[in-house]
Amino acid sequence: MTATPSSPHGAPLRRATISDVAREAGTGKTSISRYLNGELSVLSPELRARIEAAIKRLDYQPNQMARGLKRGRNRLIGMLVADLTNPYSVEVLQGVEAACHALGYMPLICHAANEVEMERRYLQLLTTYRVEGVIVNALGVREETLRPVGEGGIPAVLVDRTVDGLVADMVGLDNTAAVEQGTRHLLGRGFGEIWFVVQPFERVSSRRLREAAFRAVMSRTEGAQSRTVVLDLADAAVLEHTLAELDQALDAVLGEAGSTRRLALFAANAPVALCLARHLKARYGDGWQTRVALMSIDDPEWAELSGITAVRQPTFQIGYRAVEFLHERIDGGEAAVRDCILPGELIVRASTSR
Amino acid sequence: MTATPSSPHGAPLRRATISDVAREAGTGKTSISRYLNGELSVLSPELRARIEAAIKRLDYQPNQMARGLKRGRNRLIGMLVADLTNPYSVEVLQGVEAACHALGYMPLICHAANEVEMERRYLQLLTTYRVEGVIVNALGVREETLRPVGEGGIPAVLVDRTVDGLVADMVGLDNTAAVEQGTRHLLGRGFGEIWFVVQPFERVSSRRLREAAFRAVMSRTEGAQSRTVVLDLADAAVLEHTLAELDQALDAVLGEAGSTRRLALFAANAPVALCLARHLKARYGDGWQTRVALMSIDDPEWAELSGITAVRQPTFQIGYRAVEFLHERIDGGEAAVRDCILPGELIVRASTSR
DNA sequence: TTGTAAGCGTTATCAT
DNA sequence: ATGATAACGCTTACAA
Repeated sequence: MTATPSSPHGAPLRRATISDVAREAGTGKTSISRYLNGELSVLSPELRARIEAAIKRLDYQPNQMARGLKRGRNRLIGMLVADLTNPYSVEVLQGVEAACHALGYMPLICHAANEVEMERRYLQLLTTYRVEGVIVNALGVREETLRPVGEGGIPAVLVDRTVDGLVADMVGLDNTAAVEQGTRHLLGRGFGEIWFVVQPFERVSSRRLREAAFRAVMSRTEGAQSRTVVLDLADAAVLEHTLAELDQALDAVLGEAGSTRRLALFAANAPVALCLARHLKARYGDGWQTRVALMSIDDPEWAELSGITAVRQPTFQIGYRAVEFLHERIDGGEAAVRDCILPGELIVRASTSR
Repeated sequence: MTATPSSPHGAPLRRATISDVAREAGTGKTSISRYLNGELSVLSPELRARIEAAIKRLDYQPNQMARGLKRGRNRLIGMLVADLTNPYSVEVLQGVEAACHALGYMPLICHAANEVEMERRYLQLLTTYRVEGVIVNALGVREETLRPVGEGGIPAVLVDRTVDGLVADMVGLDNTAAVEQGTRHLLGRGFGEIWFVVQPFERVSSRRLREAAFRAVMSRTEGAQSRTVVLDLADAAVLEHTLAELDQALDAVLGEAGSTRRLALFAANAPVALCLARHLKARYGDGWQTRVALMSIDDPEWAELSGITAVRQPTFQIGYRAVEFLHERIDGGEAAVRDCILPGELIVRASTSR
């Protein structure tokens, strides 16, 4: 005959509360709370034992909702990811997790799945659940979406991209250097014509920087042909159309050049690279790699398998550093906003040889 | 001179509470609460307007902790993922998200990253935050880890694999049929020798089923050679050793068979397939595909690119169905535990032609 | 060493 | 139509 109603198997129907435990142990809630919070020094061994027993008997687990309501902190941080199908995100995540582990936080992952509305809702969720900070890989849109965060809101660190009008710490790739490195590699390998293929870049700072860097290098280069191709992966119809155009342009160049490969495609990130590779393979068959060179920023697992040259991002570090930034903010750091711009690493593979 | 302290820019230092709003609007908390919960019919347009204004002025956002504490439900469900680097997981996740969206839940993603300890901590977190249910892609170990969940605990649905001793709904692939289908395909294509390559399978039900199914089909087949190779991706040293052994065995078979490809490798899942493909490519170069056939359960994005035959899992459906199951449980469904076993789809590509 | 009581920010009950 | 007031499960002064 215990204090809480139990199922035949002993599992409590209604979860036990701290009061239940107190009653079961024949003491007050305060002592239970003390026990829970490790204030062991202030409890007689005898009482401690009774409490321990009562907790076990009732299978008691403190309600974090109630706890969080009372005290301010919960050691939770939110990680809002724009697109989990992008391997970049998962890799960054692993850095985030490692750092959280080291610093005593639990990361909660929220996936916006490229939907602004989802981004908004998750941000709302995270702030109203009072997580101590958020790491945001934003969709890029400003909107009022990001208002609850950063300036005046809960501490936030941006990853990969900034958001117009939002001042916050940010960690990401040195986009300019990465693109310069890649482009120079291609030029050095004798590719006289390079097309930079990128998703719509107006609203995403990292894409914007990459595209600008590409144009900058190319404009400094005598006699090299260049072009920016915008690939909208989100819109199937537009995508198909763009690819068709690309094919025509490709035919023109490839035809005139004969068998000598002199055209290279530079994908601004992994999703673009994958799209291009699939398309080229569908069009030219297994030998597609002998027709046109392809390189990319981002180094997904299949890049090695397909022998694609890539600029690898320091994804793990990016995630790790982001948490460190956040940690400093959470510990009351009111310092000026900082950026952490990390270098990429060029990995040369067969796709850019001649 | 508002009721809450404000920063020079108007953003509240301390987040406004419902009482603040009530005071600001010159009314009681009850009305605010009513407004928040859409009980509009019972509010005079005049008061409604005042409340609306006050909320905007104070930038008020209801505290979900407090809300969740009061009412029982929070419309949150947890999705505990064993390994996010496995594309399978991300695909299932998308089904989960779609279903959650449709049913009015918010999915919270927790990543165990193949660590039992993490799995334990996240499960703890989710239950103590009183999420309404969890979808668990478990690591497989029983341990006391999963106690707070399922029988007597919070509603749970297992994905891909069962856990010894834990009775709960489960959604996953028809492993037996999938393996049979794949194996028959290989046999039909004239591969007289097939090696099934799988991660340590004792403790993971889906791997166990796949391996058993493979041996069953092969034992029923006259004159076919077969073998199970265990690849421990988690242990670099062991892995290296296993791959070396594999190479020797490969040499033996490939040598004797001359140029006719008759050996096929059947990977039990995508991570294994990737490991094999990388290794084979490293060893045999670009022509590796002409030496040995490879197929796999799971159809990651690079499979098409590399022309690998695969049995595609209905990942989206799996995730979707899991949430539906969970939903029924949350709505008080005390029915018997159910399984949902979905069929895979064989996708034939060049890797298994002759 | 132990317990009482007052909140934390909501919602639910019951008056008005 | 509107508003006190008592919970929800916990922590934390403040007493004892």
